[in-house]
Parts: sequence; C-alpha cells; structure tokens
Amino acid sequence: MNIIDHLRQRGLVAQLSADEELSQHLESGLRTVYCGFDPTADSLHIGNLVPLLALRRFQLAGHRPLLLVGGATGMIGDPGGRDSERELQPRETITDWVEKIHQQASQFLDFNCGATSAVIVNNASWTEELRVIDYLRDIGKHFSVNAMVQKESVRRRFEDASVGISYTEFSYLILQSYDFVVLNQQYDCTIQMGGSDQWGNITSGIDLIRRVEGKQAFGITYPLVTKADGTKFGKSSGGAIWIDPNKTSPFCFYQFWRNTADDDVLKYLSLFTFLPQEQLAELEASHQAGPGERRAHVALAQELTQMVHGDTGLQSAERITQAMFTNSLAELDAEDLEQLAQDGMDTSLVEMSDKGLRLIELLVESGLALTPRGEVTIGQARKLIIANSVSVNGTKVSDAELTLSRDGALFGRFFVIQKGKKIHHLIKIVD
RNA sequence: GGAGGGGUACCUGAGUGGUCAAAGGGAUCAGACUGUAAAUCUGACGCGCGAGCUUCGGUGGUUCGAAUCCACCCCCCUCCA
Repeated sequence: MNIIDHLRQRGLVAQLSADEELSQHLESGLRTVYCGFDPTADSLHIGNLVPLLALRRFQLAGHRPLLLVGGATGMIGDPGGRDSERELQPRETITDWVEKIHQQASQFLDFNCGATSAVIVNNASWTEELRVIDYLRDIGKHFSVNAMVQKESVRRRFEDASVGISYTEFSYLILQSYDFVVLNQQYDCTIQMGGSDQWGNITSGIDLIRRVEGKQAFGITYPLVTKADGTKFGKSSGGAIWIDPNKTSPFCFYQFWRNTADDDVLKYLSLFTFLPQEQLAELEASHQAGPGERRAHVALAQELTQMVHGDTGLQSAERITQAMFTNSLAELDAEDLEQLAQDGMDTSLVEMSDKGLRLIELLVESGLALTPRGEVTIGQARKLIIANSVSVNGTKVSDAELTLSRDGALFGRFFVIQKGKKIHHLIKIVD
C-alpha cells in the first residue's frame, strides 16, 4: 500500500492536488515532505500531533520529513482558520517559542536514519533578511491580488464587516508560498502538507513553484480534528492540552484521552496512533460490544501518553488514575500517597497551624475554586461546597465553614480533596 | 482628510435617564442520571457570608439619579478623496 492510501485509510486526507501524479511521484522515489508549525505558544498542543505524526508516517514510508518552524510567519499571523486579527507577539517571545517548539517536535521524528532523516528549518533564516524591494519585485509580482482575494481565508474576513483584515495578515499567503519555493530549491521538497484550512496557502505555493521554477509540486491536507458534539477539539477544563508536561501533566494528558466521547474514540485511534489496522478492528469490536468497558478509550490514552511522555509518564499517569478512580483511599498507605505527589498529581504543600485549616482556603490555595471565568475566588469555593461537589478524603462535605484538623488527615499529613467527579488534589502538610 | 456605522460581561447580542449587576442564546463550572462517555434535566455564572463594592471603549460634565444625555479623546468597520 502506498502512503497516500495509508493516509486515506486512517482518515488523514482532506484534499490532494494532482491525485494520480502525486501517488506516482511518491512511489517513484524518496521525496521530501514539509509541514509548517507557527509558534503561537510556548508549547505544541495535541492539535499539532496530527501533522507531526503524519510527517512521521511519511518517514516510515521511506520519505524525508521536513519540519518548518515559522519563526518568520509566526511574526505575521495566519488569517486562515480564524475570524479575527491575530495579536502580534514581541520578537523575543517568538524566538523563545520557536526554540521550545523545535525541541518538542524533535522527539516525534527520526533524525538519524540516513537519507530519510528528518530536517528542521526555520523560515526566519531566509525571510528575515529579505529586503522589501526584492520581495515586492521578485515575489510579489507573481501574485495576483484578484486571486488572493478569492481565497477562502481572506474572503471570510472580507465578508464579516466587523473585523476586516490587515495588509500584514493578507501577506501571510505570500510568505508561506515563498517558503515552499525556498524549500523546493534548497531541499528538493516537492510536497507540502497542512490542515485543510491551509489548502489555499498550499496551492498558492504550488503555483509559485510552477512560475518561478517551472516545476510541479504537490499538496495534501488533513482534516481538522472535530468532535461529535460539535465543540472544539483539544480543550479541557483547564484549557488546551499541551505537549509540555509542565503545562499539562502526563496524568491530565492521559485523562483527556481516556475521557474521549464514545462517538469519537475510534476515529482518534485511527488519527493519532500507529496501531495497525487489525488492532483497530479489534478495539472497534470490543467497543461496540461493550462501550462501558472503555477498552478503546484506555488504549487511546495509553498509546498517546506513552508516545508523548514515555513509559515513565504513562506509568505515573496510570498510578494516579488507579488510586483516584479505582482504589478506595483507605487502601493507600503513606508511601503510595508520596508516590502520587512524585508522579505529578496536583499537590499543594501547606503549613498547618493549631487552629487547623479552613477547607475554603484550601480550595482557593489549591486552585480548585476556579470560577467559570477562570479566576480563583473564595466565593466559588463556597458555592462548590454548597453545591455538594467537594469531598475530603472520600467524604462529601456540606459545611462551607468546615475546618480540617490534623486528626482528620490521612497519616497525619495528607488530605485528598475532590472537586466534582474527576478532579483531585493532594494536600500535603509540611512542618 | 470627508461622510456614515459601531465599541455592552468569556463570545454573541438586547437594553436608549430610575424597577439594570444589565434580557436571550452559546460557552464554561457544578448537581442528578450513567460507564471517569454522549444526550437530557437542574443549579451557578462580576467580587463579597452579608451590608455593600466594582462594571457597559477612555476622560470629564449634566442630573437627586447615566450603559443610556452632553463634550473631548481612543479604537474598529463601510464608502469617498
């Protein structure tokens, strides 16, 4: 099976340019495929996994992945996929983000496997030095504004009278197209991959290569990941799910996948894992037979946590899961609790005075009293208790003024506070 | 530079002198039901236990009283130059 068919089978293909020729092109030799990542935060998030893993799939199929970090384009902001102008970040911030993303992305590709070794480039290296006049004469000439205006990403912003689009973002398309040309020249890169919202940018690049180089290039897009209920993929109560373990702990990461809706889980297994087709079929059968067992969900969580956070990350995530959702707290000994803190379970160290600790303050201290607006307030803490959603050491609390004393602590120094059904926090008393 | 339209809470969007901490919807958080699922139903949704305090682009002003009226300023959009 060729790589295109493979991607199709996994549900990873939204659009292809020159279908037949592309397949042939890929079958007839080692090709270089690129995908760009703009630095929009200090970490990649799970939405970036699809393209990253797709690059990996190309690599496994015997091609060379080229990962472009958008040090330059990230300064501009892509108008595609959003309906309002992007806020520009300071230069130093972007440089810092580029560095972090570069490092994170590296773990998903093989950089030492001969001809198919992955390559990472930063488009700032050829764009930042570009002089305005050269840019306008050599590149800008090839672009018809008439055509640019027709692009979906741009048109959307024209139609919505309340926002509009700045010349800066309007130019994004040109920079991205130019990237493709440079990569074509320097690395013989002939294929660009991106999300389906990138289609317009990709085809522009293909056109530019044809004009400038007289060569044929190809594009392929993957569908944007959706959820069955229509809400945005990749968010949880805390916000985005990040790759950086300091921003999203392996446990939270694991839990995110394990909580995938039934209607989405099979699709995600296909998109996000490398599990072979037969195994996917097995999981599907199992899921259909007894969705309550959630075998597919667990497999998904395990695969991804392992892939992103390694064996250690998966083990600690599973230890916490086991302790919080399966065992009763009574079965844990002091060492187990220490281990949970080690494993990265949310933990607060607090000092306890003779008067004890007010539960409300602990809810604030631990950050559990997070309002729907994203602030931590004592009013919210109080509301949560009154709403019957807080437990301490496994027992529901209904008294908003409750003060915890040392006698009530597990082994004289731990409290496990639970908010809602799934959120747990460990309080450790220090002397 | 000219003419017009607009800036309301996380988003959307009502409100045009008091009864407005500001309708409705969405999002979010929690409860019930379940399977750590979805759907559904219920509650919460500026801060504060409360008295009360701080909000409707900004600053001043009119008024007993302003999101609402006036002045100036800032920002966004459309058309013209």
